[in-house]
Amino acid sequence: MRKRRSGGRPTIADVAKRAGVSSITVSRALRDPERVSPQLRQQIEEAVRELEYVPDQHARALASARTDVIGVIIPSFTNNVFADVLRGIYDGLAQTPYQVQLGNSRYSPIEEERLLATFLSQRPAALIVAGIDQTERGRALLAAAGCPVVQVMDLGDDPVDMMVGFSHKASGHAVTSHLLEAGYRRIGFLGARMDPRTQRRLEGYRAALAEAGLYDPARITTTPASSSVSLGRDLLRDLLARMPDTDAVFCNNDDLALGALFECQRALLAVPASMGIAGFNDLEMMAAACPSLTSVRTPRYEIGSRAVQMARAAIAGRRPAERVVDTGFALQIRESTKRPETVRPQPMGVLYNNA
Amino acid sequence: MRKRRSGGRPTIADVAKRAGVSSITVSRALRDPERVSPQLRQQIEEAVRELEYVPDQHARALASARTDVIGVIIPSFTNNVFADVLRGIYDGLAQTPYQVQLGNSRYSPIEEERLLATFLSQRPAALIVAGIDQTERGRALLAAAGCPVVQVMDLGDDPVDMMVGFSHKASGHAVTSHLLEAGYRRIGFLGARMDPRTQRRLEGYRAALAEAGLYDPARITTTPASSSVSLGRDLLRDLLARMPDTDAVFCNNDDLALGALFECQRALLAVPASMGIAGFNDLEMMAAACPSLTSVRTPRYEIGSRAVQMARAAIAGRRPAERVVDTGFALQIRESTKRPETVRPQPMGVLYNNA
DNA sequence: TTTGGCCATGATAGCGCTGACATGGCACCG
DNA sequence: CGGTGCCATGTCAGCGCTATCATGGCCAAA
Repeated sequence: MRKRRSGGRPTIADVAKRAGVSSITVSRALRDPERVSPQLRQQIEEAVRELEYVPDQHARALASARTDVIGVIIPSFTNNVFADVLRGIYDGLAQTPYQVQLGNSRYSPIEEERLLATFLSQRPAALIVAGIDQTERGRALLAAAGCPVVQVMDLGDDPVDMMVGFSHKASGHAVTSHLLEAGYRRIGFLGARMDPRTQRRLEGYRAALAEAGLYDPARITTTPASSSVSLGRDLLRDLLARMPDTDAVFCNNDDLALGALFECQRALLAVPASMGIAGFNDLEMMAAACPSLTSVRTPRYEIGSRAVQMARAAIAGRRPAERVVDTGFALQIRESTKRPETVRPQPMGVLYNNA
Repeated sequence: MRKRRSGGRPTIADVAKRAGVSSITVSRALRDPERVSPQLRQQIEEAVRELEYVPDQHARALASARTDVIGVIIPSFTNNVFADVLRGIYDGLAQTPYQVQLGNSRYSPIEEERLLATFLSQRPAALIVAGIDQTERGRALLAAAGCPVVQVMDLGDDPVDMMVGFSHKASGHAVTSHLLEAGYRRIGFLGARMDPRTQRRLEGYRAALAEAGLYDPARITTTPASSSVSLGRDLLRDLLARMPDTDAVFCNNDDLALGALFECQRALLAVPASMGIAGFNDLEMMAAACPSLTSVRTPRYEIGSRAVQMARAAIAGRRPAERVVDTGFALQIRESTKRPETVRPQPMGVLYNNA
């Protein structure tokens, strides 16, 4: 006979024998205690404790065709933005039987598609994916996933299933409008990697400036390279070399904004007097910088935990009424965009929704 | 009869029928192609492609008592340090059948122990854990894991199995020595969270100053709160309030160092002339800051990929001869510790090993 | 009392895959 | 030409769990 595979670990049958019941009763007592009489339940719990029984996930998955795995696909590990979303997800899943299977698409839709296929082959209980810009086949895979799907960090009117995020275009518009109100007129854009969400922020920037009649494409400085503080310095230097009269920049994320600040310090360019700087995401460092840096606070942790909440509700058969949740964003106005001549009382956290 | 669980997905039996062989042959062709004749192999591959067959992980795991899951436990998602390790791990695992199961211990040994137990119940192929400071029971679990275990990011002489990292004490000693050589004499220490690795860096700091006869415990400023840029500002402010003559600080990580720099800017304290600043980890921003910030470059990505390499070798039965790998670290000397009177030609990247 | 229905529990049969062993064909040997 | 050993392939029996249906006891309604 084949030796036991579990390496000596007790199986449900061992628990059953010890508790003097059949194994199916143990199974029920563990998954659906209501269906077992209190007395047996107690005996079983005792046996479980004594034997230190831990159910075998794989056997369970095979027998029931269900798993407790929630697949999560994000485009980057290094980007703190997603670290916060992840924290929200893991915290939302603590003390539950669910486990996270994490994939990194590296901002590549092809890679994302591959991950999707891999993950789906494991019949996850739910799937959380960053962004709404899947490939056609990726979307098809998601649509046929047979499990709840939550797209996060962006907003669109065509969710595969559910969606939690905010409008990047609206947020780009809001920051740019703020710079205009602060009195800046020759506002540049610094962008790295230029993934779809960045593109939409750029669109918002463009729209706001166009409305004001101040749009000049020459002030847009982008690179496909991935974002970093040094890159922020390089991009600002480039921009100023080409358009020396630029008086403010909207940086598509906080790393770039920090780099821009350092470049200004090096070039002895006064911030905010001669150069306004606004970032995106409002990482913790923005408030600590000197001068403190204006940014757009994005509710990353909340998006993660909200996504988990929606996914769990859907798994339980209670699909939320609102399939698309707009978390909004908040403009955090700080020193880096307070032009001396325009300093005036302003609420420090202006809340926007997808108006 | 029970309906097929796989939701219509083809099983190995379907592939076998289509290829005109038995299912065990399909199984072999997929896992161990050498053992199947080229002709059958080709037929099988064709059938797999036509049916879009994807093996069921759970069935495989149940039948073979093995999985392709590598468990990874890190103490933080938000800390970029571990993001880099993770990238190394994921990159090392790309194009392999292995999957990562990721856990966040939140710097809590208790939580780590819990995660360990959970992970082990899934019989992972290998385990990669950050640090060497497991609880007693955690160590026991690891020792009895029955799979390769790699402890990363630290060094010790008592590996559970394998180990890749560097000496935190030696690196703390190296930075402090550098500050002394640069001419600083009243050197403070800023530390947050004070996890065991931080403690060892502090030990290195203490030893270096004690050797120089300049150790003063009053210059150590720590907090159990977790690290952030703002905290760096606060800690430096505290230190200067208590010990205004402090002329340099070794910050236990780069966030704190950046915060310290901002605080100096705010207080109009010249860096490096009146205050030297050194950080730890050498995140990308350190080189971009103004002035650029001295730090200790830690080979985080390499540690991740090396750990994966060792784990895979061990899984394959080729346990590396060197169970403990010291990756070393590199002092990155930059503007923030170049005191005007002591500026002299120095190699820009001094390599240290666990001397 | 009978009957029907419900509830708690059990017996059975797989889920999709792989380990162990069996089989049959073929090359090579004396 | 029988024997030997090896190789490719197959048969069979589970891995540990749960879906499904069966069973038997109990209570309420008739």
